[in-house]
Amino acid sequence: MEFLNGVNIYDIAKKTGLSVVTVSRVLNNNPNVRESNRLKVEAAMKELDYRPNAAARILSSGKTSMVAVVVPNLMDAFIIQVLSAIERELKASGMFMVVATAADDTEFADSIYASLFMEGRVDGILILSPIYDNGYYFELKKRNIPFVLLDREQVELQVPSVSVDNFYGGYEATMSLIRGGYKKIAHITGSECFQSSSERLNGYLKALEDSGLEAGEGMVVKGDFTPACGFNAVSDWLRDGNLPDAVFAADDNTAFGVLNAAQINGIPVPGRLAVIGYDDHPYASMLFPKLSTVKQPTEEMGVSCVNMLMDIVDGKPKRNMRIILKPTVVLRETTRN
Amino acid sequence: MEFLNGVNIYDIAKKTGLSVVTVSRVLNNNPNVRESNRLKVEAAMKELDYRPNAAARILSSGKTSMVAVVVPNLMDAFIIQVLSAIERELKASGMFMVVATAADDTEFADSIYASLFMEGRVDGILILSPIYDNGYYFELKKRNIPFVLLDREQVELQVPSVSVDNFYGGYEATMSLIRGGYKKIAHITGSECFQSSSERLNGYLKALEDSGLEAGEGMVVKGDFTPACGFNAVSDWLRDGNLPDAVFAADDNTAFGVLNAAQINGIPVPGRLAVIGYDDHPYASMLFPKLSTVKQPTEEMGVSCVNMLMDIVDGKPKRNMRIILKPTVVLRETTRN
DNA sequence: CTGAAAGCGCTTACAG
DNA sequence: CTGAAAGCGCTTACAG
Repeated sequence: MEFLNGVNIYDIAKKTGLSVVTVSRVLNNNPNVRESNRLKVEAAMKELDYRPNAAARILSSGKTSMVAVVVPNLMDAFIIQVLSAIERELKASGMFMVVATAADDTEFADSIYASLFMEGRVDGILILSPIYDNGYYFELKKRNIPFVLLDREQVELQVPSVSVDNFYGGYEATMSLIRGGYKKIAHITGSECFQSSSERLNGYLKALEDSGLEAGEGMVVKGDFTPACGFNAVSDWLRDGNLPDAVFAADDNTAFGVLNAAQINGIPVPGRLAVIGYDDHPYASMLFPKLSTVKQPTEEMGVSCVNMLMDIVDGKPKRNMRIILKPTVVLRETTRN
Repeated sequence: MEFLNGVNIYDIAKKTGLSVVTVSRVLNNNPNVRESNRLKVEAAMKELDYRPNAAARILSSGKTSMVAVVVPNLMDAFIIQVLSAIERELKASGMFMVVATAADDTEFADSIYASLFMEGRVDGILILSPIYDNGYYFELKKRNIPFVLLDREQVELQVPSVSVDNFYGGYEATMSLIRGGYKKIAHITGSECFQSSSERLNGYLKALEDSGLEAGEGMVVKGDFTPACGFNAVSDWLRDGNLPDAVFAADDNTAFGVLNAAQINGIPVPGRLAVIGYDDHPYASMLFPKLSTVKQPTEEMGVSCVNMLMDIVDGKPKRNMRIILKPTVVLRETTRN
């Protein structure tokens, strides 16, 4: 690191006639420094263009000011929204975000990224990737790695998490359709590896049940969070002469595929087919017809998970280590209200 | 960092009867270690579950294995594609990516993120955000910060960069329209703060000129990389009875807005209006009609900029510190070919 | 409010 | 191929 300018704490000490301990104190905003000395130190730092060496501070203090965020990939609007929120919150707290992609716990554990905490490069990790193996929680706990799960829960194991009530989201999305007068309501699911997928499905099922409705033949189709699965679902329904009145898509990607198929096939939306998605993709409010959807509290997720992680890192009393946020239905133009 | 398990290089030395220097050597794959000793050390490391302490290594070696990527935001498909490519490449090289958002050089310099290099937290930085002030290059050079500019150039100043030939992209996109027989061709520009915007515009202008065409009244409209600007452009043209035959949109967001307006207004695409975008947004090939566009070599950008940065960090002979990649036109369904 | 001393866990010449 | 010594630049008790 030839780009560090080479002036250290000793230079400041010498220049001010104080000790490095005092210099260190002003560096860390320790109040136990005489005001005049603090000023003297600050002036010297400015004059010599002093910059504290992060590695040295980390080595002696044990705090990195870095947090790793593990995500399955970067190609999803929801993930990016959460990542953005986390970055904003971290930045505001003077922390840095290192992003690590890993499809799931196994891939993460086997990758170079495991060294992020094994070698003490970060203070903690935020995990959004799927975790299949319970053993992984134990591994993290055993090693005392501060971590928080995002959009994922582990009730039995008492694992810190910030999640969104996907059952509620699925339930409310479906109820909004039912309130709109739709009867034959379909659901296109999300990828199975995400806990959220099954919860949304359950919410959908429960809403139908509570309303004396039921999912008819072919009304629950497996999807994978892509426009293609939404498009294909509509094509298949059309082929079978089994088009529903409304569809609750597991995410907006899927919903866009449904919308696209409707448009191509001249199906009036929401007249003949209503559509509600999930995530509030940026395009949902930018393209016409504007997509009704379930907006995730991504901003709150970012704030909450960072705060929770910091509390754990600081060893604060761990109360309420399981936050469940509510999403909100946003009705726009693809549903009759 | 109570989660580090407390075994250090001395423990390994003691256990093996060798010195810490030898242990350090095997840690760094230094070939000058007797094979039997290497094995002994490795066995001890495994048995004690030893993990090297990153901070200590950084402090004494000066290498962080971290790279910062500065982007204006996370809400753009092109940015995300580049970020993904960089992450993949960094991961493959055993490096970590810290992402820092900053609207431009001024914001970056004033933010906490400046300490990323000031305090030696990273080996270098990759900059995708706009840089307005030439002084900033000097600042970086003066401090000897290894950096590479992405999608931005500074010919006079000889600044390391990996960019895409936006003039070429604009030229080829427009030529593909001209070859398709379109005459009245419009362009909706990108945000002015990006160098790429003016270059695409220039490419468009030159293609028209080379073909004996010219941009008629109202055919160049200012945009900002959003669906709204594309949508509004079409609305305005329609209101003025001045709809072009084809439009080259500065990016796919804009193009989707154009497509959307065409659809809403019943304008056949590409029959009455052709559209070509830029970036190859994931949706471009997923939604119908599939969008013709200009695909950026994002994968190559990621690979090149990481390699270039590593070369600079390693002080390698700096030949060819200015790479210009070519984008490629991808014709799909929104243009007649 | 201040400082001397020890320590954080490695790597880097240098000598052999 | 191996190791003793010094050093990287801070922070943390501890004593005063």
